[in-house]
Amino acid sequence: MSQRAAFCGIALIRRGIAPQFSGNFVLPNNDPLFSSTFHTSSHKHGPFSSKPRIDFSSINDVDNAVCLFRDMVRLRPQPFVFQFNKLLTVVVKMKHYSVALSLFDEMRQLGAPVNEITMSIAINCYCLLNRVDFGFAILGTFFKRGSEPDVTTFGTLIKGLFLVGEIAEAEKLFKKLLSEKLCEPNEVMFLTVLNGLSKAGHILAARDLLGHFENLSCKPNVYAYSAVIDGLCKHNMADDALHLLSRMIEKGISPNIVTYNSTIQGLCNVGRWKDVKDLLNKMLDNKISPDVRTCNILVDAFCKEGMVEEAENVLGIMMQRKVCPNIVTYNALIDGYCLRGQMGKAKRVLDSIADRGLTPSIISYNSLINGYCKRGMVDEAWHLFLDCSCKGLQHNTITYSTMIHGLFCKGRFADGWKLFNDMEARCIIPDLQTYTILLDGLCKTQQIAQAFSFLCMMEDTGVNPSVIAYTIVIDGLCKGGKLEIARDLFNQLPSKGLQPNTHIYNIIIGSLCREGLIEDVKVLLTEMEKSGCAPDSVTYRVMIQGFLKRNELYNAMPLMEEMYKRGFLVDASTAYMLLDQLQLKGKDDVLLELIKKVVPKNDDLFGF
DNA sequence: GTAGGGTTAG
Repeated sequence: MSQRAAFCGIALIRRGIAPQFSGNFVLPNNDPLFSSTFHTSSHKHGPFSSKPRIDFSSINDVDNAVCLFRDMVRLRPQPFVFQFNKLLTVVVKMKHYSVALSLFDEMRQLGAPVNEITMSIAINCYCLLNRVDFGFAILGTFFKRGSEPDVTTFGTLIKGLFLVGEIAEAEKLFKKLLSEKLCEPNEVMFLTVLNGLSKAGHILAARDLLGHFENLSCKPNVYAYSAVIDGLCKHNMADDALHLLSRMIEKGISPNIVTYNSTIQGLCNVGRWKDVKDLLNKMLDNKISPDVRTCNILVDAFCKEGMVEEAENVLGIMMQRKVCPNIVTYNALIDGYCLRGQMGKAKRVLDSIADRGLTPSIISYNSLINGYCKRGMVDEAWHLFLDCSCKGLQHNTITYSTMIHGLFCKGRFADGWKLFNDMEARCIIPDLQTYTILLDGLCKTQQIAQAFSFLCMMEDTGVNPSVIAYTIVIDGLCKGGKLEIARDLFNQLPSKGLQPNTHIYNIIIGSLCREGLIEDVKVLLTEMEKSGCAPDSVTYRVMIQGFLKRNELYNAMPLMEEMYKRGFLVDASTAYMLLDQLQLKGKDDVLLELIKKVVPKNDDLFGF
């Protein structure tokens, strides 16, 4: 403990000698560290109460709080329980949850006063540390003491369940509270549940609950509507979000900047620019000014669509309206220029960030590194990668994944693996995307055995391989002529809880065609239709190409007829293969007629 | 008297 902290601990506590009459009066004391108001604490402690007054507002760090606590537990008579609670709250507000919990433990051991609120604070700390289970253990002590948890305590536990992803349990507890009338739910509890459901993607449940909430005496507020609108927007249900926005206005709840920002984001996600414009105007009519987040949503959306000029216009408007761009604005702009391959402009944005009094973040670097890698400019990307460390920025999982992917795309597999080793040495945890990139690297270099052990390792480390990860390995197996192993792996997908998609079917089907296993192809096509992923133009393309490689034109021809019926056209490489066949066969009107049907009309392929 | 609540980046 520092000397300064020890001093503060003592200075923050002053014994109050209360006058015999009640009421507050001000002492001529200007020391900001302790309270200048006294009041009679309690009749229980006699007319000359010696209970200390403690000023919590001047605690500025956690050390400070801990030494104040040490002083408090030693004081006799003991401070009131609410004073301990206030101190714990200060520690919680500083986000030192574990510290708050050890103080709570100490209180119990030393016999300091503890009440329901102290226990609720402890429950909240456990919840915020993702240990709702320990929170429930404290709930047990509520009942042992014969006290009843209230709406705040239950609300905290519900939040804790949502935080660890136990959505069903959270909902169950909430419903139990309602049905068994264990507490009267209030605005905060509704908001906790609405937020939890929305964030977990249970958006319809959230919307239903909001509807129910509207019929109660405690009505939903702007936060409640905003939470559900945000959830709807994140699930591309922009119309439902707009509908809810009108409904909240009808009910007299004014949307705030957050409500508008969420809705604008939702509309941008689905490219409804006209609605975005209308909503921005509505927002201005309601005297709500766009903030930096509103502008960033627009800059980001325009950049993602490749409409960088529009993004630049937004930046101009920001300047006019004195909305100061932040690092997120510039990061979006870097992404926008990268997407259009304007690498010089992107680099100049990065270089200008510091001149604007901002600090580039690792995300700024990630964006530009990604841009360079996508353009195959791996050396430039590598230069930036090294530059991060010079600028005091820590590479994260994305930086490494992006760079490894860039190196692999250039065939620099050894360099990529070296970087992965470096990543592991620096304890930067690979995520699903990192593993997917590595799997791709292994398959592209035909290291199938290693790819399999990678899949197992992923499962062991709790990073469950996605359909994409399996697709990569199955594709690698097919290309390596190991069709049987590929089919085995493919057949295992449902048992791993994964639904095969059209892409993965296409890989297997293409491989089957190249092997001439037409009966198996037929089975798989039926299975595909049944499972709801319809064959697409690629399915036909891989089949036609597979049969043509075997010179089985007779198998390819009915497929062209089927393609035509379904309104699919072939791509250029398939078209060239078909034209080759035509040349080989000489004049064949039936074949020519078929080819004309499936080759794009305006394509420059017919040189005859 | 003291406890729980909403938006942005690959």
